Amino acid sequence: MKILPRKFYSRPTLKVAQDLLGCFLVRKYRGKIWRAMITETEAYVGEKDLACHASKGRTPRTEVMYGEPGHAYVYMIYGMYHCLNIVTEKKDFPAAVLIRAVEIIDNPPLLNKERVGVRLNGPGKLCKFLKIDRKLNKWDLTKKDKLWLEHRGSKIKLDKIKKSKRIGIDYAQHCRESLWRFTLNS
DNA sequence: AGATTGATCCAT
DNA sequence: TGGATCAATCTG
Repeated sequence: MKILPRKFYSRPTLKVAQDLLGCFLVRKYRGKIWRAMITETEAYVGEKDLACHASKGRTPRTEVMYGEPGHAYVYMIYGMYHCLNIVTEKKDFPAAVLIRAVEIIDNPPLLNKERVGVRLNGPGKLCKFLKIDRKLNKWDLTKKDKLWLEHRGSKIKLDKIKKSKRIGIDYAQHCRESLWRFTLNS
């Protein structure tokens, strides 16, 4: 399976968010490898997007979004959950794709058979399951170590992508209306 | 609808 | 330094 190169991420975030659907998120943890298919994403695009953390400018927390694409932005939310984001666009343009849901697609050593095919819906849940926390913040996803992404096996049809409003951003005024949440229908 | 939980940010 | 806020999840 081919690893996604930096130039994949160095593109408009709305495109990357949709192209990530069906791709594989691979986690290597303590010598074991877990692989999951991405089924839901959300795009957060630039300082003008009031839902994007970078709308408040460059801070130590948002710094990674201003950096090179293809890195992980992992932050803690509500004191108990982590969310995994993929940095996109060119350097100095802050944007990222939030991974909202994945589906366990193979049978890695640590997983029971029952868990194959299970859909991990919710960014906090999938991070907990895949042992993703802030130690992986700023991680380079183009190296085949700890956490990386791979091309999807086959093409997906555009009509399988459902667009809807993003979740949990009621404060974002007009940006609430953007249909920047992408779900892969089975 | 409420409780949980702590990092982050901005105003003092 | 203090307090409001928060891209969530579970329970009932």
